[in-house]
Amino acid sequence: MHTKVDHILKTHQLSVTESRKNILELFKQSSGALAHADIEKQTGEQFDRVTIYRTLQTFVEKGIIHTIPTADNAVRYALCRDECSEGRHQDDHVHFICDDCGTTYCLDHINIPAVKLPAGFETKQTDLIVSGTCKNCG
Amino acid sequence: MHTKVDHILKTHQLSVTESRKNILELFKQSSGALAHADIEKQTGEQFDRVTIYRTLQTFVEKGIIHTIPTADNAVRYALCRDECSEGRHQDDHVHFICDDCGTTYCLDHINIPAVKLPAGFETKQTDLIVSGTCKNCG
DNA sequence: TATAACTTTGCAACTATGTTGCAAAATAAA
DNA sequence: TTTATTTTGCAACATAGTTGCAAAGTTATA
Repeated sequence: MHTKVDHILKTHQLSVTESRKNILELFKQSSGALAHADIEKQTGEQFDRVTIYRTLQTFVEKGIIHTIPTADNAVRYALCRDECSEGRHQDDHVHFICDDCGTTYCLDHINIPAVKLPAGFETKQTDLIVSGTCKNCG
Repeated sequence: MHTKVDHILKTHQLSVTESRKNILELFKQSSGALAHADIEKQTGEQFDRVTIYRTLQTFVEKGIIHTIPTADNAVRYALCRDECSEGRHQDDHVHFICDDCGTTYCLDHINIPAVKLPAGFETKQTDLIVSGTCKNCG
């Protein structure tokens, strides 16, 4: 059990701990994106709030998950594709956030066209966020 | 003085008050986007924190400003173009957020291509957020 | 596999961010 | 100018996120 997440943690040079295994497993099982509050709800009293914050930070730094910008002050996180690595995220697909239920969908099949920036600007991450009403709330 | 912002407020059926005039003027004078904290800094002790929150909410509802999703839990706001109206925002241009200084640039000249969503999804707002290093921090 | 070195966790306390109800003040309408 | 309505500021509360540090867990070493 947990061999897969164990492996992911090890390849990213992270100690294998209960909280990291559990939280990573949550992401594996979730279709969309998770906010800190979602993880706190799903893990219950099992882990300290601070541990969850730190685990998420670590995962982002190591390129395991990436953040999804939102307009409702609840940053969401989703698993990175394999191309992501430490310090540089390459998750140029579209995310849909439902204004009603807050669910975040990853629309992998749609790609974001490259954006040409003015001189002096360097791109690290590109996010296309579509918000509105999802199929369950319409 | 203030005749322009007065007019904007009136056309959106809003009472003309000191806080609304001041905050709207701030947006007029700012090239990029503003977060709540920026406004609080620039207006000093002049207005209550709560007033600023409510003013921003009102402006968003009336279609005067729109929110820009971010990954750092500091929602930013920017003036809407004329095409925006109550309840429906149409600001499909690109925003660049600098990871270092946090400055948000509106890249008006680049347009976001339309995104075709699966059946049952209704689009209300589309945001293309590019993050990285800006010309001053590179 | 036992021990040492290192990393992570949980707790406590703190800061920042955002919300709500209500009386007083300001604005708009009559 | 008076009345009706809206907005503001205050207080209190709720949520979100951070930091330092000792205890517990994990990894490396022998």
